[in-house]
Amino acid sequence: MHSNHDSLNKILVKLFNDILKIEEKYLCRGDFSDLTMTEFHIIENIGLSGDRTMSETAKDLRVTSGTLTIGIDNLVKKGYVKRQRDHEDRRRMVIGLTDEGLKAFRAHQQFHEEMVNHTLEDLSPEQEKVLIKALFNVDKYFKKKYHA
Amino acid sequence: MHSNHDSLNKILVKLFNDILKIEEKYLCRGDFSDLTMTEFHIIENIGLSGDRTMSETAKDLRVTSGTLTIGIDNLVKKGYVKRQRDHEDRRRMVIGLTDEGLKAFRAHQQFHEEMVNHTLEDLSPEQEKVLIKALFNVDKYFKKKYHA
DNA sequence: CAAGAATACTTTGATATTCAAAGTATATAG
DNA sequence: CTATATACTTTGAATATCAAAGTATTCTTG
Repeated sequence: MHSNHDSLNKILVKLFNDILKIEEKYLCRGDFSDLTMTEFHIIENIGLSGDRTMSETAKDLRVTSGTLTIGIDNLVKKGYVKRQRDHEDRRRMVIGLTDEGLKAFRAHQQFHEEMVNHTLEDLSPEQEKVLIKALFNVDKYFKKKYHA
Repeated sequence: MHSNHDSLNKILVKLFNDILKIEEKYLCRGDFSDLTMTEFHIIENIGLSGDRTMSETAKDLRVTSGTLTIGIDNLVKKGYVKRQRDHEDRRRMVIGLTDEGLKAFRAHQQFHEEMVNHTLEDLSPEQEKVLIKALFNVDKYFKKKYHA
């Protein structure tokens, strides 16, 4: 019982401490050495959802809109994101990826795909489902308990 | 095939983006409102391993030793960590938790335990093993590929 | 044993990230 | 048409982080 819980706890702590840093080392170099991990996450979030407003994106990323404004400022300067006023509601800004932004998005996706492939490499389809269910459990739990 | 991979990718991205922030909101208040998440992670790392040197801890946390010096400075000031020179090798510092530090450590552990309990709540022991194996796969993969 | 090299840690200066709160512009409700 | 709400930006302050230079101690080697 408890040894399973302990193992899981330890591995989760380790993964959560490590993955972001490894991801950063790997992604923020070469073609994308001008990007920080924070910026990659903004790019990823925009890319997943097509054109979005600032506030939707900020909420999704769990940062204040002031923080996102700064992030988007930088990404626009660096040429990864375009920002335009919404014609329907001129208070809103619509943000989306440039071609360069899309390239960065794909590089990030590829990193994740590779990670996922190796995670699943010696699991049966049945076992894959177990894994996904467990991870959804975590997510569900957080949503419920911390209003998230 | 691919739908499993996609689901896993999406849920991983979401979890990794969210958990640290939720953890911060939850832990860094009440008795521990003077602690930041970075400081909680230092405390956790020291607690897991008993007394340690600065460089071991820095390596484990994947920060430079300069960064850790600053973190430990703050934790000593706040009364969560004690730092003493090693008598065998006077270049080394030995760091450990104070009583207050242990309390913070336990609060952090409890947060993780609760998370793990809910993650495993409707899995059989067999399925728990699958989950742990998969997560070890991720860890192994990173260790191998990125020298980690 | 006496340099010189290596190790362990700290300090310094610079940059990035973030927030809360105040500010600006636009839209909506009464 | 005013008052209020919404969407975003700006500002000022705090934290986190690194690389590189600095200090103290130990190890190595001729």
